[in-house]
Parts: sequence; C-alpha cells; structure tokens
Amino acid sequence: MKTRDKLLAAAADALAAEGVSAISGRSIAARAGVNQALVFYHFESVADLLAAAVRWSVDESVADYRRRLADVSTLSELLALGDTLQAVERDRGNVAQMAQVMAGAQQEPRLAEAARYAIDAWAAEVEAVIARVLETSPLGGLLDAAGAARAVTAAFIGLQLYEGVDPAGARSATDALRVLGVVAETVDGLGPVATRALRARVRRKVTRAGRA
Amino acid sequence: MKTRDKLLAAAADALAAEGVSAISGRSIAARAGVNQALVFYHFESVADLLAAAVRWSVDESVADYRRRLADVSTLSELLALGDTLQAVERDRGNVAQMAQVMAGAQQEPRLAEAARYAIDAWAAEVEAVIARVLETSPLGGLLDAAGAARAVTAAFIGLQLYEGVDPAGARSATDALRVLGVVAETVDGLGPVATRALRARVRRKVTRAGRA
DNA sequence: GTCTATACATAGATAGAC
DNA sequence: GTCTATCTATGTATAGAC
Repeated sequence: MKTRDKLLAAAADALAAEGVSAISGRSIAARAGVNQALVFYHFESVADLLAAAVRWSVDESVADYRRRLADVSTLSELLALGDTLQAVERDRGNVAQMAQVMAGAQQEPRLAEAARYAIDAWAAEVEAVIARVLETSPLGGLLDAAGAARAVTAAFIGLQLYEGVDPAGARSATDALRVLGVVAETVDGLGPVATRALRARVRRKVTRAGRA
Repeated sequence: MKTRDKLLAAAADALAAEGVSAISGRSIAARAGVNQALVFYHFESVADLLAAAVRWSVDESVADYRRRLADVSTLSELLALGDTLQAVERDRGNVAQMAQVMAGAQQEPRLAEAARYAIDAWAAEVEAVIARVLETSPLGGLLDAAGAARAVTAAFIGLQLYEGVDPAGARSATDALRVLGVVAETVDGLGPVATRALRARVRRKVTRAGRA
C-alpha cells in the first residue's frame, strides 16, 4: 500500500474516530504510520487530504451497494435493504465520517464540496431505486424521487449523530421510523381504487399548499 | 448584561457561525467583547462553556415554543407549526448550533451530555404533541410517540447540516418531506372503516417483523 | 471580577539533507 | 519520496497585579 493511500485510509478512519474538531495532520499521519511531513507532500493541506479521503471512501462504499440496489424494485425490498445498509455503513463508520465532514463543511469550502460529492453519490443511487419503487406506488407522480433520496440521506446522518450522543434514544427513533416504513408499505399495497382516491386527495392538498 | 451571560450568548452564536472545529476560547471572548482569560474564570474549560451555552439557549427556545405546541391537537396543525418552527429555529441558528454540538459530542463527554439534554428538552415537547395527535390517528397504539419525536428531531439536525452544504438539495429534500406530511395527513383523515383495516394490517406486519 | 503577561502544548506548514 | 528539524501561529490555561 502506497503512502498516499495509507493517508487516505487513515484520514477516513480518523474522521469517524476522532471527529473534525480533534483531527489533525499529525494524528492522521500517526494513524497511517507515516511521517507527519508527508501529509503536505502528498496533499496541499489537511483540509485537502480530508476532502480527498471522503471522495475516496464514498466511491468505495457506493460501488459496494450499486449492484444490490439495482435489484430492488419494491418498497418492501427497499426498506429491508435500507435496514441492513444503515447497519453496515454505520458499523464501518462511514455515516459517522459523513456527519463529521458535514459539520466541518459549514466553514471549510473544500469539505463542503466533498460533502456535496458524497451526498450526491449516495442520493443518485437511492434516487434510482426510489423512482422505480414509485412507479407502482400511490405516490408516483406526487413525490419527487431526488428530493426523497436526499431527505433519506440527510436523516441517516442526523440519526448517526444522535446515536453517538444517546444510543437508546436513537434506537427508539429508528424503531419509530421502521413502523412508519411498514405503514408506507401497507398504504403502498392498497388496491387500485383506494390508490386512485388517495392520490387525488393528496394532489388536491399539495396544490392548495403550493398556492399558499 | 453580565460577563458570564455575554460569554454564554457568544458561545452559542459562535457554535452556529464558526462550527466546533474552528471555535476557541479566544474567538468566543472576542465575540463577547471580553477578555480571553475570563472564559476560564467563569467556566472550567472551553468545553464546559460550550455545554453551558447549549443548555442556556435550548431552555430559551424551547420555552418559546411550549405554549404554541400546547395548542396543537391535529396532524395538520402539527405539520404547519413544524414548518414555521423549523424555519424560525434555523434562522436563529439554533439547529446549526445543535448540529455542531452533536458533531463535537462524539468525542467530548461534556458536550455529549449537553446534547442529550437539548434533544431531550425538544423531544419532550414534541412527544407530548405527537401523543395527542396519535390518539385520533390510525397509528395510535402502533407508533411510539417518544421514538417518533426523537426521529423528527434527529432528522431536523441532519437536514440542517445538509443545508449548509447544499441549499438547493436541502430544499428538495424538505419539499419531499412536506409531500409525505400531506400523505400522512390524508391517511390520517380516512374514515373509521379504512382506519381499522389499515391498523390491523400494519399491526400484523409489525408483529411479524418483530419476530424475525 | 477583570486585566496583562506568560507558560506550555499542539497545530499547520516548509527547508533541506538523504 | 521520505526523513529531521524547525518556524510560526494559535490554543488552553494559569499567575498575579489591579
């Protein structure tokens, strides 16, 4: 493994483990087992290294899920996969890493760009699936797949931060969301008559709200 | 205004404006217009000051909303109030502040405690309202109000972080959530027959999932 | 309670030998 | 590409005068 890659991997790890507020070029180098000065040989600055690490690690994990997401075409399948995806990515520290990057990004343009890249990468995958699922759903034509994908991604990040602060509370939150998923699934499985009625009602309300 | 209060206010501001990674005792003191050494006279450490600032500012904003939340008893009212609450708190920087605290809390026990306090304070208010709304809802008895309140709070925080990184994307996410709110409202307004049917179906699925 | 001054640690970043 | 050494800035925290 080349030094540059060691640094990228170490930076990704350090983000999840130490958080943006505690991270430093020195701590990353130590974690990578390389000399501190090499950070500035291989990258312009610490922020630059962090940004590169985010892109690198998001590319990896998204690619990992691309195939599995491609197989999903129903809401039940999506919810099930989302459940395991959330657990796996959380354990890998990828969600925590994203949360830290986004927190740091509020002031560091380089990190903001990397965060945007990461969310776009995840959201693009999720969006494709949601769009497919929406085709047969009462919500088809009402709910914007791109927006929904982004909402899901952002919510994951909020939940991850919450988990670091109050694991029990976060679990209760996740359980509640799971119930809502089942409700959505049920509504989704209504017959064509109920579906049409629901869709008409919602459309009426949304239009009214849009005018206000 | 006493120096201690100036520091608390400045710390709260600084959290939203600078973020945990950039904040320092010096920057807070400068913002408060007081001498840097006073941070350590009035507080044990910077982390201690930040934690106190979070409690102080969350107490203020929650009290502000307590009365208005107490008036809410239907889902439509809740969604409407949630909309304005989100906008107002965001503009005040309170959500950004929370997001930063939670990011920093992953490594700083003092901040974690303060973050827990803040979320509990918000969630307690929201929970009471949700419980009231759930009474007449198809979801009554199925959805845990405490968990739902925490999920909403966490999602707000994730969305706030996202907004700092990609305002347009965050808007599309919020719009999608708004549509889902309308859907929930519609489902909520179904007749008693449909309600009973939906509840039975969901309960069956939840039980099955719980056994798995 | 507030100020100046300062000790001390750690950070980002660079120069120059190897 | 990698190392040692080092400059410089900034941060936390304290001592002691006012």
